[in-house]
Formats: sequence, C-alpha cells, structure tokens
Amino acid sequence: MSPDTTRRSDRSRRAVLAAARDLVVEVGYPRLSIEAVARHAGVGKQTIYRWWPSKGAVVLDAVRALSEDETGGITLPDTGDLEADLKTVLRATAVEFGDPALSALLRGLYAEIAVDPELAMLYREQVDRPVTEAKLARLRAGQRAGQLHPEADLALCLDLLYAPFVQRWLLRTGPLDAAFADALVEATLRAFAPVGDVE
Amino acid sequence: MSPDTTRRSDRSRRAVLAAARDLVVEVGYPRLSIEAVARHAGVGKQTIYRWWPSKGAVVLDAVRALSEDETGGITLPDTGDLEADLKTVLRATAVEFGDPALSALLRGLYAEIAVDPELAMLYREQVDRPVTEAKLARLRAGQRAGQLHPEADLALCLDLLYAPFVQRWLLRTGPLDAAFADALVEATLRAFAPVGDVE
Amino acid sequence: MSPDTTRRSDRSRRAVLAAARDLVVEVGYPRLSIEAVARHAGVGKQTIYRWWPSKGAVVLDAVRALSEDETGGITLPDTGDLEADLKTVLRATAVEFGDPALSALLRGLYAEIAVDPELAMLYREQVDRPVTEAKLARLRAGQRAGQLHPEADLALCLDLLYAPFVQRWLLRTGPLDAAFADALVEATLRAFAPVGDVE
Amino acid sequence: MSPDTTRRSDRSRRAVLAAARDLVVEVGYPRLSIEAVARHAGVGKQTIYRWWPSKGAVVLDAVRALSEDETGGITLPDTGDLEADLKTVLRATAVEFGDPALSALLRGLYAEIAVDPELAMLYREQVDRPVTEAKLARLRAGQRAGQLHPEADLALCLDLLYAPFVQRWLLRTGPLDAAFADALVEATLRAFAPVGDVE
DNA sequence: GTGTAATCGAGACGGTACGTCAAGTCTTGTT
DNA sequence: AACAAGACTTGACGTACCGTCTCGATTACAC
Repeated sequence: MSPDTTRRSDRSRRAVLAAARDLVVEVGYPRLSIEAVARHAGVGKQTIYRWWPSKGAVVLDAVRALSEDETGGITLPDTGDLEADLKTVLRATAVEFGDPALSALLRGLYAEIAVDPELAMLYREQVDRPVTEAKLARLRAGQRAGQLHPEADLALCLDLLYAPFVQRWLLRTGPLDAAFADALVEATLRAFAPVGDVE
Repeated sequence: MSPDTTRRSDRSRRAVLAAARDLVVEVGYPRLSIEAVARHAGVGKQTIYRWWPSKGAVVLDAVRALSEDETGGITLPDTGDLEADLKTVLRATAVEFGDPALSALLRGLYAEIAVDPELAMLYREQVDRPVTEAKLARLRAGQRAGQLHPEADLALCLDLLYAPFVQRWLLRTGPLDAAFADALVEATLRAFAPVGDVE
Repeated sequence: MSPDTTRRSDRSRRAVLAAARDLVVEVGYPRLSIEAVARHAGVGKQTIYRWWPSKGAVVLDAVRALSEDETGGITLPDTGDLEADLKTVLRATAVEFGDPALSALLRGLYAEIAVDPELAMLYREQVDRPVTEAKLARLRAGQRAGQLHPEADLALCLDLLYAPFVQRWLLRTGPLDAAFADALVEATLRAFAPVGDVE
Repeated sequence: MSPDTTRRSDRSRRAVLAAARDLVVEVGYPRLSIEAVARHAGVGKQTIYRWWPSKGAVVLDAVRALSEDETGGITLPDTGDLEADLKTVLRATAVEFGDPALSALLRGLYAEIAVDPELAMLYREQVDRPVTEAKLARLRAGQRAGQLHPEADLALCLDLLYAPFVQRWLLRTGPLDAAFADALVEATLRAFAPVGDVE
C-alpha cells in the first residue's frame, strides 16, 4: 500500500515482531536486545534497523500487532446504560492487562515512552488515539442520552476513568479487580452527573 | 546510626547522587551510565555497586535527596477551604514538574519502575507513601469538616486527583497548567461531595 | 586460504600485532593490557578476543610476525665447517637477543609459557619446531661429514648448545657474548665428537 | 634476629606462605591474588604489603620455605664416582620437579623472573647461589680426583648439566626421566673429560 | 526470460558500558 | 607498632550490544 514498503519482506516483519514479543515476556524489556531479536527471528540485524528506528518502535509495533486482527474500527458496547457499559469495558481491560505478553510489552513501551518524546508521540497517535476516539464516542452517546452533564468535559472524564487504572497497574499499587473498576466508574460518573442527579 | 553504614563515605554518597542528577539532566536517563556517574563523581565504580543495587536505585536516591532538606514531616496547607488548598497544592506540583532536573529524574525513575518490580516497591515505600500519607491527612481533615462525603473512599479520591495529572505529564498528552489542576480538583470534589451538596 | 579467516580484517590483525610489540617494549609484558593494545591499534577489544585466545597468544603471534618476511624455509649456513658455522649462528642469535623489542616479547612469551601449557604447545609447534628442524638439519649434515659422532643424539646435542644460552639470557646470570657462544659450541662438539677425535 | 623483623608476627608470615603455596597449586600462579592469599591466611592485606614487595617475592619466599627445614648447608653426595653421583642428583631433581606444589611454585617464580629483573636478582642470590655453590664444590672435588679435565670451566659444565634439564621442564618439550638425566650427565662429562679419557 | 537493483541472512568491525576482580592505599579499632 | 578488617580509587578483565559496514545469495520488478 504505502510506497516505502514495496519490497519489504512480510515474513521478516512478522518474525521480528513475534520474536520481540516472545523475548520481552521471557527476559523482560530492559534485557531485550536487537541482537537477540534478530537471532530469534532468523533475520539480519540490518533488516531491523532498516525498518524500525529503535527498540521502542519495535515493541510499539509488536503491541499494535497484538490487536491487528481487529480490522474494523474499535467500538465500545452501547446497551443504553452508560454505567454498565463502562464497567464492562473497564473490567475487560483489567483482564486484558493480566495477559503476561501484553503486560510485559506495555510495561516496556511505557518505560520507553516516559523517556523518549518521539516514541511518546507515535504512541499517542498510533495506539492511544484510536481507542480514545472510541471511548469518547461512547461518552458522547451517553451525554446525548442525558446520562452525563451536558457541559461535561469528556476528555477529563476519560482521564478520571482511565488514569487511576493505568497508574495502579504501572506502579503496582493495588490489584486490578472488578471492585476497583466499578468504583472508578461510579466515582467518575458522579463527577459528571447530569444536573440534580444525586440520589 | 544504622550498623551497615558505619564506614560509608558520606562524601562519595553525595557526589554520586549529585553526579547522577546532573547527568540525567544532561544526557537523559537512558544514556546515563554507572561508568559516567562514577567518573563525574570522582568515585570508583565499585563504590556505587557496593551501596546501590542498580542504576534505578541511584536515581531513586537522587530524587529523595532533592527533598532531603525538608527534615520535618510533609504537611499540606490547611486554610479550612479544601478546594482552595487542593488547587494550591496541585498548581504547585505542576510548577515543580516544570523543573528540568526533577522532571528528568522522575521520568527515568518511572521508566525503571514500570519494568522493575523491586524498584517499584522501594518507590512506593520511600517516595510515594510519605506524601500520600500527608495528602490523605488533608483529605481526612476536609472530610471531618464536612467538605467530603462522610463515607468517601479517600484513597480513590487521591487517585482521581493525581493519576490524571501524572499521566498527562508522563505521556505528554497535554500541558500541566493551572486550568487543568483546577478542573481536576473540581471534578474530583464533585465525585466525593457531601450529600445534597450540588449547587 | 583457510576458511575461518575469510572475513578477517588484515589491517586490524597487523595493527594489533604492531601495537602489542610496541607496548611490550614500552611498558613491559606484565603491564601490557588487551585494553591498551586495542586502544593503540584503533581496534575494538572484541576483535582481539575474536581472533586470539589470550594475551600470550597475541604476543606469540607478534613474535612470529617479527620473522614473517622470511617467506622461505629457515636454513642455517653450511660452509662445511660445523664448528665455525655454529659459532656464527650462536653469535648472531646473541646479537638478536640484544634487540629490545624481540627480547621484551620473548621474555613475556616465556613468562606465559612457563605457566600456560596450551600456549607452550603453540610455542613449540609454531615457533620452536621450524627453527629446531633447521638446526637439526645442519647437525645432520655435519654428522654425515664426519664432524659428529655417527651415533650422536642430535636432539640432546641441540639442548646442550641452546639451553644454557637461553637460560643465561632468561635469568640474566651472565652476558650473552661471543666468548660464551664459542665456549658453548666447543664444549658441545667435544661431547659429541667423532671417535678418536681428541686433540 | 634482624632488626626489621622485631615486631613481625611469625604466625602471619607462615600463614601467608602456606596460603600462597596452596593457592598456587589450586588456581595456578597467574590467578593467584594478594587478596586471596590474605583471605586464606586470615591476614590483613596490609600485612602482606608491609613485608613483601610483590606477588613474586611472596612466591619466592614460599619456595624457600619448602626447603627451610634443611638448616645446614646443602651438600651433594660424594661417593668418589662423579658420574654416578651426578646421575643420582639429577634423577632426584627430576623426582622433585614432579611434586605439583614445588612445580607450580617454581613455574610461577620463573614466569615472574623472566620479566622482573629485581626478582631475578633475588632468585639468583637467595635460591640459585647456594645450590650452585654446592654443585660447584662437588665438581671441584671430581676435578681434583682427576675425573674432569684440569682446566674445565666448571660453571659452563654446570650450565650444560642443568640448563637443558630446566628447559625441558619449563617448556614441556619432553619427560624428565632417568634416561634423560643419565644422557645429560654422560654428554656433559664427555665434554669435560680429562685428557685422553675416551673409551 | 533475463538482467539489475533493493533486500535479505550473516556476521566482522570500532565502540561503549556492563558488572566483577584485584591492585595498592588508607582508616578504624583491637591486641 | 603491628595487626585483621574492609572501604576507597583505579584500572583491567572478558562479555554483551550498539549501530555501521561489507559480503554473497535471493528475489521480484522492468525490460
């Protein structure tokens, strides 16, 4: 599709991402080396350097590859009940983060992002934005349905919902369980409840 | 005081932390090497390896050293107005995070913590807990003063207040300005407002 | 020619041996470090470790390189007068051992050989054997010419000729001069004189 | 006895030499470290540095200690038959060199001597000279008894006898057996035979 | 079909840093 | 004063990777 991938070997690309994924899980992100990825993938080092600018970029790609099958746009469930839907989604996310492969990859990615502004930009645009759009869409629908304050700052609302979740996972300050997910949803919805909507 | 530090050279300890601080700012955390820290500190590498288990531990100590002078316990302002006090604190924190030295050190620390559970534990116990205690104390005072719901989960309340703040800083998803600080405080306080307290 | 040297950089090889030679002369064998050789040769340490198993092996190679230009086989002079020829050779060897570069290299080599059986084997096969063969050939010619006892043990004869010489040089028990060389030759030839050949 | 050993702890001295001997045998001379000697001997590093100038000096002392019990002067057997006596002595020396402890110590010592002129001097004076004197005395007795040429250079004679022997041991060019010892003695005595004494 | 040029695997290269070991000096308290 | 203990600076060890650079050997498009 894009012109700079004309002659690119898809076999090598997949092998590199798979090797990166496996090795991150096996030895951890800091001990992941381009050298080892090339070895495991049966690929020349130059092939990696040709297509990815850094170790972090490889891992970011590996993260994207994990959810590559979802060809269509991401959509959140919409049963009409915003609170229930958000709890469903947050609980599902908690389960996802329990996957050692995804978890190890994401930890490595966050470590690099914290420290590499370039990669942070790529992350925001390629990983974060699509899902954030989907989440915002669901919130907007809820807002239209009168389940959120009409002037609620939906971006801020998303921050309240997800940032504590990610932080708890990243710093391991507590378990990512359903109770936490539910409490987060409830508190956030209270903060952006429509007028007079307090029990 | 403690027996295992009997013969430790305080001169070397300070020099290492200062060198680590300076070098993180200068070249960034990933390019910070124990070798360079030793060189800049005029210290043998072995002295660093003798007293710190890893590069991350040195940086954690350097972060602690930045606030070492505050000998007394940490206390948050308490003017009686919880909202105003929280805004003051959050705005001040935003300013602090603008300091290149602190910012670079913390980014490095977060990068390592994301990926090193041992260091994460040290961080929680030595850096996070003291300030979290102080924040909780202020919230508890506000709760007693009727400015928070009597059954509010204060830990969750802190998460809503700070996690979005830290996440925005870490991922550079937006500016850390007074407007954001104020919006965070207001949303969080709405989520944990005392009964019937909606204007 | 040999398959394991296909991609080897000859430029690096020469630079390493030259640096080793120069540094041994400059600082002495015990203070010769692989690190310094690499630095002086403008070569990565790994390149040295890739092609030589130890410091001693580098020095052995440097010794070989000193006489590398002599492409042809080694041959001792044969004027028909064995005694005169041996004196010529031994005197010449004494002069050679006066060369600081050769002397320093050989001292280092002997020091390592004394203590490393592997290197000792390499030395015997790659350095000692060729010249020993040449010396034996000359003795054999003398024997055929009736200048040595027909049943003389020529290997032992060589030992008597050269071992005292090397020992005096190694332990510095005396000067390596023409008088000593001549005395050695005369005594040895007396020991292996043909029958009835006593003045 | 000597003034500079007034306060010297003999217990420490013995412990150091014993530790050096044991460690040389165990790990080989090049991997022998002052640090390990001190540890094994239960002695402070400073104590070693106070009394010995170098690792080589410690080993030289350890070699001397191995033959310390022989309080009296060294004397070679004198049965009246020089050839038989020399064969006895050389065969005995061959056996001695088979002792792993002595052999390992001597190899280390020779390695250092090859490269350290200071130590070489100490070796010549403290180890070599006494035994060389004894050997010379026996040769002189043989010379007086008419078993050697009256004008034989006895020092050279000793060189022919011992240097090939030491060289074979040092370079491992062959076994140190009785046959070699006998052959050496016979060849050397032929070289310095009294006039007309050829069978 | 057959060049031909980019990509591929492999891996040597000059480097930097790793974490460890030991050297030799210095300090502290004990005998 | 000499001792055991051990922290200190220094420097080298041998290893792992970095990112660049040749090497042939595919390989896939243009002719």
